[in-house]
Amino acid sequence: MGLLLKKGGNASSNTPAELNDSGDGRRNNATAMRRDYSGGLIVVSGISSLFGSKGGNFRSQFRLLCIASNSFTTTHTFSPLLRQCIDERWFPGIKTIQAQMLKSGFPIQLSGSKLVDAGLKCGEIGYARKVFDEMRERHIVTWNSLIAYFIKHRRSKEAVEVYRLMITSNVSPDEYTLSSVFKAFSDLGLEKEAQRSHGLAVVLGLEVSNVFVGSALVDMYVKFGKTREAKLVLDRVEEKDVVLITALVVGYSQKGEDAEAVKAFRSMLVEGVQPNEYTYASVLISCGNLKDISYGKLIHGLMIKSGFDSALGSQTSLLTMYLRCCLVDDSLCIFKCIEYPNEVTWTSLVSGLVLNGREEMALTEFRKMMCDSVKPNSFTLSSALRGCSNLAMFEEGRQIHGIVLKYGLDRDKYAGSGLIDLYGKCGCSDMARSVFDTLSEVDVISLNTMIYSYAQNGFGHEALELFERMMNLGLQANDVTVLSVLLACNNSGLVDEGCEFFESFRKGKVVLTNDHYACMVDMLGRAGRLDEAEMLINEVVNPDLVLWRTLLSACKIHRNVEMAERLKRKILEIAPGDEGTLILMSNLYASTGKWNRVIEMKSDMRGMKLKKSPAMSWVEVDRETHTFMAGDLFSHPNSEQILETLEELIKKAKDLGYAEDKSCVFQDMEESAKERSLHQHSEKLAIAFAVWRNVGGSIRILKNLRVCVDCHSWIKIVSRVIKREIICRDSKRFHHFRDGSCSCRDYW
DNA sequence: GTAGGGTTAG
Repeated sequence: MGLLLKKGGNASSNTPAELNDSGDGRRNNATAMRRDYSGGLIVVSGISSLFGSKGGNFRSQFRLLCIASNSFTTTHTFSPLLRQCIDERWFPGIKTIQAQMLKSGFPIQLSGSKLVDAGLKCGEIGYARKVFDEMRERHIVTWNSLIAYFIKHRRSKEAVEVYRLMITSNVSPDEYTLSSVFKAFSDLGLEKEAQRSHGLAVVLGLEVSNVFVGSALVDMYVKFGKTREAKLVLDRVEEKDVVLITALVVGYSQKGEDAEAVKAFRSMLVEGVQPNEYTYASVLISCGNLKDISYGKLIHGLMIKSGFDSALGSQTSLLTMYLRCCLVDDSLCIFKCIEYPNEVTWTSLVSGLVLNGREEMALTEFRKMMCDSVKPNSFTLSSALRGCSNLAMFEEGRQIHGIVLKYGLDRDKYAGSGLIDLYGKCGCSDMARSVFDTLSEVDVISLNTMIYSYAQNGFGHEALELFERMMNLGLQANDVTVLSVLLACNNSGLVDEGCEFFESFRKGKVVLTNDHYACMVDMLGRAGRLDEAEMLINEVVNPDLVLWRTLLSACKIHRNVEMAERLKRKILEIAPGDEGTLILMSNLYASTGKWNRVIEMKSDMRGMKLKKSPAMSWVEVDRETHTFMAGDLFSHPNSEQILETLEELIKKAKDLGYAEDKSCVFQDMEESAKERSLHQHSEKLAIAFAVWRNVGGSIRILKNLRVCVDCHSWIKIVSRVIKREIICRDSKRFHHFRDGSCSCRDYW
């Protein structure tokens, strides 16, 4: 095309600067123009023949036309040119035409609609808006196009502004306007204004007659959380289609009304509307939530039959469904069949595996994803982090923290909460706090996570301070907040404060569950206020096993055999042969020296084929997790070194005043055997291993049961012997052992 | 000429 211009010689001085665009015309030539349009064609073909060009692309023709700009005399001349420029998304050409129009004295209104359309299609919103504002009168399509552009680009505020301008300009919205503007209302939470516009849709009869308007309304009410309203709208729409019904299925599914989602899906089949991949994607999630694997499989079948099983979105939902139904193997089968999993698919896999307690596998898959160069998002990272925090994999978690930083997601609330959770569950409240302090947005969830981290680590005052901040920010506490606050009081021995909070929570908006009561029962029980704790349970409408068992374990702590036996009868009525209860009773009898009763309990348990789950501890060394079981002295390849180190540690501890606490042995045996059994507790083995391997920094132990009194006092002294912090996460809370004392202040 | 629905999370 440059050649042609050169041929034109001095004519290039007539060419506006914009024409120096080097973009290629994608299609079209003079012939096509001749066929399509009538106005400019004479001029174009005239010039073509003048230069003897055989076709050539549109842009070169256009340049020639501009050279002969005196031919721009009527709107007919440039109208087809403009259309061509729009088709080609060629913005410089559009601006040239506008300039020519102005030069020829045409008012902009004449082609305003087209120019706005052109600006929007070329993504030149500033230009489009300027032309729009200069127009005295606008066609409804122009209004709609501008609104639609803003919606499409998630600029809801501007969309609503234009819509309001439309109303104040006395232009009546039509089905196109309404079907897009509702999305902006839900996005901005403008419920009142949305209702007014809904009213307008009703008056115009569009709610019933136009399925686009109906779907937009359904979607909007769903996003406002008003599924009931959404359903009412749907019922009124005359001709229901797949999008309309899917919008409702999605709505129910996202609001956790899973049974309703499945019901809406069924109604779709009954009405003979064919579901598509969007529908399947949502209804499968609800099946997963309901753990309704039979209906899930039925839908899987339907998908295969209708060929929608190959779309990535629906495959991801299938994967999620199988994982939520705990069918790990089936889900792995699905995953294997997916050719190009995207980050959502991978995230679904990682989070689902964590959900099923398959953390190791989850992290392996996460690493595979990284090897495949699929970029993780904040969802992926928070799932992987949860895997680490479940197993207290500190080093692994720190590696993922590195990835979080690499992708600049450290200020993101999802990834951030994952990190807070990780550090909290690894006993590093200060690291959790520094992550929390860098978050760009503090919300209820990140606050809850931080409060919970403090709570489980026994930093009650810090937790309560944050709770106060939450209140000052005007954020609404939820059930997790309440639990975290109560736990904070519980783990820090702040019993009076805990009771006060509980009273105020009772009057608050959050519906208290058995978990909240269990926390209070534990708090009162451990403080020895057993009667108060029992009274509290009696206030609960449906007291469950956990509540009674919590009180029973308080009886064990305070060796209240009489109350314990009464509770035991009560519990065994609700749950005959409850394992936890029998173990607690057996331990209580043991600690009070009632060995005959212990033997009775043990034979009861044997009769019911119940076995105590073994005490286990884990410790991570060089990113490898080592498992230790109480009494198992030989499985570990380094048993010899471990026992040697352990012996040394026990000796040094004894020098500093450690003595075995034999009340922790729940078996009737010789005194020396009791001592031996204490020495073989899993946390002692794990610590000895970590000491032998000379772990740098703090030693972190994870334990499946509660730390016993003997181990607790031993670890305290060992922390002084080795001059190292030992952090132990047991089944209930954290213990930070440092220089001879523990963060729990011996209250746990 | 302009319009409506999804899958991963603490």
